[in-house]
Amino acid sequence: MPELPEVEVVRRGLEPALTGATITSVDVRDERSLRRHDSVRGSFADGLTGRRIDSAVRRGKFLWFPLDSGEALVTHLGMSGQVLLREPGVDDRHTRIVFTIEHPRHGELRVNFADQRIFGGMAIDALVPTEDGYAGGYAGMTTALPTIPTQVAHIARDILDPAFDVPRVIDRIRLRRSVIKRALLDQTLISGIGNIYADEALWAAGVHGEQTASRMSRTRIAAVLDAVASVLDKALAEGGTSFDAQYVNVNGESGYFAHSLNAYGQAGRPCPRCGSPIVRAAFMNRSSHFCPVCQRRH
DNA sequence: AAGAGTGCCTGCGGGC
DNA sequence: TGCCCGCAGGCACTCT
Repeated sequence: MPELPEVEVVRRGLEPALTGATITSVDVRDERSLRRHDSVRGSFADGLTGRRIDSAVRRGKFLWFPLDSGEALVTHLGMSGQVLLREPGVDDRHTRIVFTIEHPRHGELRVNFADQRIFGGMAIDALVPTEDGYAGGYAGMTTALPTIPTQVAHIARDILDPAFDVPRVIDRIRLRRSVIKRALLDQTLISGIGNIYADEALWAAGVHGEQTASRMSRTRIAAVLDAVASVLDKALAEGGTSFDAQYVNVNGESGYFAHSLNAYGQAGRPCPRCGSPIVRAAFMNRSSHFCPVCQRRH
């Protein structure tokens, strides 16, 4: 399940090949991958063909490519989405959309949007000014403009974003009546965190995910956010691949499942800190994994 | 308005 | 062997 580090690795992989490239053809094989595309903006293929891609920007798990038309190609990988950079003619399993692009230096390339479960998708969307006037997201080598696709505008900044406002986010979390893990997964509070990194960060901070957010001290929430940042940083340093078996980078290279995991998916295994068996419990129609000794609810 | 609940999807593995 | 079911879970949407 691609979360922030995996999406950032995809962004970094695509940036050099897509920036400055012109889209020469678009083949939509499965319309379900365009669920986020508003047909009011016209046909997806027509809106992209002939357009030049200016950069590759990410906020949380959303990725977008500003175009010379003033719009942007928005991408979300969902649960199983991949964007694969290929030589012309090369196909991939579960490819839903095929792009041919022409890059001034790299020549003709093929981009396959593959998605087994179709929770992800693509869309053309308008870019609107950001509310705070800061860059819309992270754009690597280029400086992101202070604009954001309309369908990403409600997504909060992620914790690796220089404009992420730590004290304000702590205040907002403490206003929540729900539990801390739910807050971490709420993309309108803090973006980029999914179930894997939520469990890992809570384990690292020694906090029970079902601790009521409003009953936690600012210091404790700050510690959780610190843990989130270091877990994401570590995953990024390892290429975003080590936490997730499903994930592949733009070259189709797979990660190493459970390589660096301390809690997620480790039910029954000893906690690396205290040796107690990690517990798996139902949470929000999914699972939570935690150490019952290191992560106590107060 | 926050928050709870639901549908969208396919592959895989366990149980029988 | 083969079938069924549960599970994986981010996001948009509806309802309260």
